[in-house]
Amino acid sequence: MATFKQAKRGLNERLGKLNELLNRRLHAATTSIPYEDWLETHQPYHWLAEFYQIIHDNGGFDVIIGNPPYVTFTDKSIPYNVDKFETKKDKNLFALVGEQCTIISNSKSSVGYIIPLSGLSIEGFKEFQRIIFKQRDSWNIFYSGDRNPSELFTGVKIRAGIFISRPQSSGRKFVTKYIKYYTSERPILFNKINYTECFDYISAPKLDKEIGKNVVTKIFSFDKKLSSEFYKEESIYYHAAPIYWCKALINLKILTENNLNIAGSYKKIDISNRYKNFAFILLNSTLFFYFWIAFSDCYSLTQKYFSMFRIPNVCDNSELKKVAKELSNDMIKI
DNA sequence: ACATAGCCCGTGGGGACATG
DNA sequence: CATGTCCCCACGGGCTATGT
Repeated sequence: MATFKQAKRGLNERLGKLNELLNRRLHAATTSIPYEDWLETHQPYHWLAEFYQIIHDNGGFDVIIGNPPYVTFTDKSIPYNVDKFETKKDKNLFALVGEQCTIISNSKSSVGYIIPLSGLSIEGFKEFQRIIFKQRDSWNIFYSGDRNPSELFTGVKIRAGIFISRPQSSGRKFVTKYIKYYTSERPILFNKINYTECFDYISAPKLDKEIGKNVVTKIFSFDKKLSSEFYKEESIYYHAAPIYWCKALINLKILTENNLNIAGSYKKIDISNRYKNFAFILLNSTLFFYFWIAFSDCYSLTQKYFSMFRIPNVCDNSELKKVAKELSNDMIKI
């Protein structure tokens, strides 16, 4: 045992010397700032030295399973230099970890990360998406972690995505829909997964069936953006944090009259005369909710989705007026 | 304008304990 | 043993406030 300890100490000393040598070389080759300062700001870590057999002889780790830290940072708040990372723009530690994992893995690696849903869906993490989606020929994503009706793990009220990639190169990429579940369903949750082939590798949309892709393709086939009808003629209000469905109101009277202190969650949009009824019905529809869930972080309904959603040319006919009126009346009943 | 390993609160089940 | 009370905490549901 004593000899083992001795050998370990000797090994650590040699590794320390090697790291020191590598630090000196890296410092001399890359910067003119004082060595000690550079050490403090860059905190270099030599994967090649620490895991020589794995990185050098075998080209990287065979398996990487990650639950990386979800911590946002700013240029000021991060105590070391991360300039080398393309995902620096995404401003979250999990993105940096994901990028580093692509460097220390190889084509035969299996990788799996659990990360915030936003990391796989929204534009703010597009560098991260570009890197992990493109690095691999094949992968699948399980979208989950909704807070409502319950959480993936107790105490973790976060929407998450589980990204898994195995070495078999089928060239196929799969996603699930956004899966909601009750606590009691946890034991059987993974049996409920239904994967479908992904059709867009930036913001891998959460669609579970072929028909979902057809619906989205049809929406994108129209030229006109919904937001192109946002004129100061009329206005409607939409709920900016949908949970089970999207909500829109002609006015907020119904809320304030019933002392519902949620009027603050509604945002006003200006809409053209011609599209007021159409937009009111659309923003209350399962279609719009389905579309928003597919592309969003499943939390905030923002302007972006009004620009993404394409609409046909419609006339504000009596049929639309009638349906809008009925819908409005039904809401008052509740 | 947008995103937040959030923030807050009511509810209900069940365990610990006291009383009948 | 049966019943009642209190309390804790997991759970579900809703949106505030803050920094970038």
